[in-house]
Amino acid sequence: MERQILHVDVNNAFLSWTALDMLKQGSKIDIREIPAVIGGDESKRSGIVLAKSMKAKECGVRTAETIYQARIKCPGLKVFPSNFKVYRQYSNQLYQLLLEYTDKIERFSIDECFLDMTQYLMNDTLLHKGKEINQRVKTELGFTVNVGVAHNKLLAKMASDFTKPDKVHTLFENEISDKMWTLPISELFMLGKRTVPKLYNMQIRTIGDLAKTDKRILQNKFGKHGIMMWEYANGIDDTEVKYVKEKPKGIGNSITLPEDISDIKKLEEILLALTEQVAYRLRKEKMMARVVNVQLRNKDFVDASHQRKLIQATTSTKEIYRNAKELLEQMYRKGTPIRLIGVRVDDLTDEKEMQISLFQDSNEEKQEKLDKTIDKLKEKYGYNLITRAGNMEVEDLIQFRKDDVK
DNA sequence: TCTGGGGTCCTAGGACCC
DNA sequence: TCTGGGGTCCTAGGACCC
Repeated sequence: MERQILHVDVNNAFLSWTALDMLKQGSKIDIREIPAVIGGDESKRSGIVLAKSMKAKECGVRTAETIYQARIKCPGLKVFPSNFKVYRQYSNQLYQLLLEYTDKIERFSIDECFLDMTQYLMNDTLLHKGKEINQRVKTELGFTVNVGVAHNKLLAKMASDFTKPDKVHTLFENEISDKMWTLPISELFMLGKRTVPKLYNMQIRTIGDLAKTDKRILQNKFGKHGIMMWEYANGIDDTEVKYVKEKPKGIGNSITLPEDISDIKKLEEILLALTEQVAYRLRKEKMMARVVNVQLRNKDFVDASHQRKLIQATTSTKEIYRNAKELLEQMYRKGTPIRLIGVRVDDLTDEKEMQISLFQDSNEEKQEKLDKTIDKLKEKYGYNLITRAGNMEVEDLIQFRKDDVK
């Protein structure tokens, strides 16, 4: 049966939501009306654009470019910090409103949802529901969304991306050639900056060019990705709206350091603080990890990572850190200036499926109890009060997600 | 010039086994 | 001297998304 799908995408989400929050706090200006961006902190070397106002967009400011570049394009640009606690609240408000239409909602990111609306069988009805959502979000929540209306997720997502803001677009199969094939390939979902130049070299410029290219040629050159891009260009996508929340497959925490660090002892301290955060989130998800991974980025922006599979899955901060520390020592070349360091755990399994190992001695059990006790204290008294790093300098450095702590 | 942080999925090569 | 092929697991790195 033909499915009926909506994609709801918040326009300039972080900027709109910060604007609303500022107005709520009594601000006299609406930053949606001026050239403004939400960006990182340049003094901490994380100065990139996360979201932009329409006025900033008109200057040519683009998401993910440096604030430095944005200022050159747009003199007088105002820069505001992000606030994920606020964003989560607005995201939840949107989700609650959408739940009035269907419970088959996939939260694709903090500002995007797919809705399976297959109960509304007529295209006209589906379009009407899309328009209603667009209007209601604006009047009831105070920000605008684009809504894409189609018969699968890919086409709905492409549709919501057409013209912005505050628009509802359809992209039904009979509209693909007019509305999608005329667009440059860079507009196609999952075609990024590495693939686009390769397609250009093959004289493939528009999504239509790609759709009409022999699938086997693409498969030979790009493998699975080639099949996928051909299918997307032809509007083919049979993936389901994943409305049941999926467990994470990995959990990571990384930081760009305010200054390059070449002292391994210092790197280890930071690694411990990062690991505590990762292990805490792992336990909160009630999961165990079997793979520990350490990532480094040097001053020249060259990334390297080392990982290790553990004999047995763990939730223990101490165990994860012991492995992370060894991985760091194994990969770090003395004297190399490090710009970014990160730790992540992968190959996660549910805690309840944990097997009681014959080798699990009472020492490990004690460690687990200690971790859980510390987690509870953190939740009660705040994250920063208790960490094993015990080093205020390092704690200042790292952005703990205090808002995750209830 | 200065380039975040959180993810997912895929590929390729080496080790190892049958 | 010349030396299979297929499968799985592990690791490092890359591409892409928001």
